[in-house]
Amino acid sequence: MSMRKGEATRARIVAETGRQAAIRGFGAVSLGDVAEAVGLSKSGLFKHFESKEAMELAALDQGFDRFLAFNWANADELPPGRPRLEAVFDNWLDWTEVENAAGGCLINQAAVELDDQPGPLRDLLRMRIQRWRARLKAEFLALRDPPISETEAEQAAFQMKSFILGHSEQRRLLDDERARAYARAAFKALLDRTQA
Amino acid sequence: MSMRKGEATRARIVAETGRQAAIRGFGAVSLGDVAEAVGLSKSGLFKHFESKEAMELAALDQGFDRFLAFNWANADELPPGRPRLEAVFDNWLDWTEVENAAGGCLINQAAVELDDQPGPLRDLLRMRIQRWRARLKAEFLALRDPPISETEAEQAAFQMKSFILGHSEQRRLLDDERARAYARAAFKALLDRTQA
DNA sequence: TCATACAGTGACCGATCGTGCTTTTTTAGA
DNA sequence: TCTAAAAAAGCACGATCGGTCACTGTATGA
Repeated sequence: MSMRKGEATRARIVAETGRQAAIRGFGAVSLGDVAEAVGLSKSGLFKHFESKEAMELAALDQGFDRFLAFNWANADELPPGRPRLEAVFDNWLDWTEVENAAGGCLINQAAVELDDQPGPLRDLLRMRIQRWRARLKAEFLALRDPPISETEAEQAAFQMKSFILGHSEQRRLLDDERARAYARAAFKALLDRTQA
Repeated sequence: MSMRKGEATRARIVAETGRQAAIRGFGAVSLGDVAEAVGLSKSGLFKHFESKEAMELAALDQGFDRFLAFNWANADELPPGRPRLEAVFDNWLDWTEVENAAGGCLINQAAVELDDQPGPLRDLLRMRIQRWRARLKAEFLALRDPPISETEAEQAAFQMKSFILGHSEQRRLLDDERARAYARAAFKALLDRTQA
């Protein structure tokens, strides 16, 4: 049997869990609310996940998949280095402003909430963020030939991520529409300085 | 009567609430846990706060007071502009790394958690962050004579805050000890560019 | 078509949630 | 020291928490 129905339901549960976690935080997601939102009974959820934690784990994992797909979407077709970095940065800003209009970026929410809560959720998050960071670092290394140093590339990736975080707060909490302009200006200056 | 005992207990409750909110998030703080941690019964808490929300409000407010006292501590004695900004930035990094070793910065946690949850908590947070931001902006304006433009100052304050956020993630979630070096280097470059 | 594996329900568990109400213990001013 | 007020405990409430279990309908592969 290829359990088509079950997989579809499971996907809806995962998506809804991610949605709620992005808004209220993982620690404040309740099985009852998720069940009601997807039109199931609480006990129905347990046919798809053995525990709440397994459900959250799937939500975070799938959230990261969506994040990568969204941000890297057109990047492969672009030449490495600056064009790719600019595309990814813009996608990343969109990801905060549009795609996640309700709740903000699940990953950022998780990063702040879980940074001091050991467990599988935190482990998964760290691993995936580190992989993503390595990808950015590699892209910065492609900025110059001969390439810049490892440290310089990490420094640049650090700043890139910082501007994304700053943009998120400026846009979502402070409701400042200039957030995007600030972030883009800061990133452009970073690229100019790094590429030289 | 000057209710000395009551005030002391209230202060302990507020501090403990802030501590737990920084770790688990405001939405996941429970009265039972707070009560047990300060050595009271649940109902004892209600002699000091009319509701859980009032308690959280007090915790956030006091958390911000502590944040300001810590970060601005020695800044008043320093000349305006660069010396002050550098002191504040270093204090801010310390605030993340040392003072809040367990739980991280309460304000940052609140900023990410509450950015899409309307209510008095979010209102308080926004107001206080905006005031703090205005203070930073004024300090950047003092960097040059004649001063830089309003927009440039806001842009600089945005980047300063961004590096703080980046440092927090790099240090607390990714456990990278180079976080401080990255943040300081980025901030120094920002000051050099802005001051010129 | 038919058996069966799977999706989903509803009742229920013990624990804990936030919050009242009443009573007891502490505290501090006179 | 005595007393009035403040501080805290005790208890109970309805709701909800994550989770189990026995059961039923249904979709699917043979």
